[in-house]
Amino acid sequence: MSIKQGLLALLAVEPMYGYQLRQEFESRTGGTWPLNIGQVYTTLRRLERDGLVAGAGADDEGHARYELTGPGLAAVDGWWTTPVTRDAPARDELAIKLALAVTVPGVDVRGVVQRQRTETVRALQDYTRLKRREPGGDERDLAWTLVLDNLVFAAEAEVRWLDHVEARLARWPAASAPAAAGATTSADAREVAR
Amino acid sequence: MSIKQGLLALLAVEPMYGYQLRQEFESRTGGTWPLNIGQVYTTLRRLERDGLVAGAGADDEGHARYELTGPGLAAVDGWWTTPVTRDAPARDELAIKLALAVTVPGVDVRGVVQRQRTETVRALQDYTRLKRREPGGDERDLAWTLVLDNLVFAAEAEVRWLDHVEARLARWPAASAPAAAGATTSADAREVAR
DNA sequence: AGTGCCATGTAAGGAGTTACATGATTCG
DNA sequence: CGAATCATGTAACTCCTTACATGGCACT
Repeated sequence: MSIKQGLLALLAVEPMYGYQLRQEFESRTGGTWPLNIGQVYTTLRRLERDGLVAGAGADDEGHARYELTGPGLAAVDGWWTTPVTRDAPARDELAIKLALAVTVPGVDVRGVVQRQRTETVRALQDYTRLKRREPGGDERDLAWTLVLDNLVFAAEAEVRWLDHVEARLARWPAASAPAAAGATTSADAREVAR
Repeated sequence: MSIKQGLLALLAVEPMYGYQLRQEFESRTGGTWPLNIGQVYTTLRRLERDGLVAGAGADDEGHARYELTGPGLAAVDGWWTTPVTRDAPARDELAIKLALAVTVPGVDVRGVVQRQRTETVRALQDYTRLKRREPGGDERDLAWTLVLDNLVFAAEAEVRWLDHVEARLARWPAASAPAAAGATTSADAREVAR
């Protein structure tokens, strides 16, 4: 979904060809989300089929450019004016994992939380290390900085949540039992479940 | 990916049939991520093909149950002991959208940020309203509370980031110009880009 | 001459969605 | 009797990924 909208937004600047679209997308997002070139072409074809985009002949070097149609332009404007809605929250593997870990008997939830915390803190350190690279002054550097900040904010929130989960588990009455049984594997879990 | 792992984790408790797997998954995650029943069956078939799961005959009511195989059990244990890695960050539509908004000329970035902030705060209020429903004392309620907390933490981080973006834009030299031109549509953007 | 980037694709498959078909059972 | 839920699927489609094929062009 976001790719489709992203390509449309780029085509609103000027007509472009497939390879160029990938370059522009990656450049403007700091290479954070590498974009598969095959997908660019298939997405363009779908957009063309749906009437949001049309072939605009070849440029000087013979590249097959695409341009926005009227409806395509309207779609871009609609994207800018409509907020991203989280009504059906994206499936977050970590949240699902912990919800299941808590409800499946015999899982070492504390261990899961602690290992995850270590990993997330490590990712956070990578991000802050990247942020030390002092940016230049153009829009692309601003965009890349903002994307990085977004990742930092999200990772910080994840760490805070993990700490919150751990505090919550500490106050949980049933949580004291499983460690005594040494049940850390699913094989043990099935025993415990009986 | 998370669905596959989720089904395996549930089957580690005891053998189940398709419909039951969906019920258990949704119950344990508080219905936050509705699970399509068709996908359950196709996923089960893939898991069976890959040797992680095997048919376990019918139960008393004739339901076709599945059980974990040895490799399937190992996969579940591996899931619990390996943290979720964010090395290739998930494509976040909002982050992509703002990165492009900043680099595409003529977009009313401030407006995008403000409308998004309003929407995210609204979602946050929905969550806190849901949290008032005092939970019971079993693991399912704990899990559902934790999932909800996760959404709250993520939404709060999003709001903080949006404020951060706005502050950043205020200090941005080139940001003062576009409002004067009244360029809020992509049609205008293409004019400005020339 | 070979390596690497530019450029345009196709193929195969995983993951997920919506929609439909079919039959049993249960509840008002 | 009709509607809802239980239960097992299939079909069609989007989105996305990895991998492969093909050809030009530039650089060493």
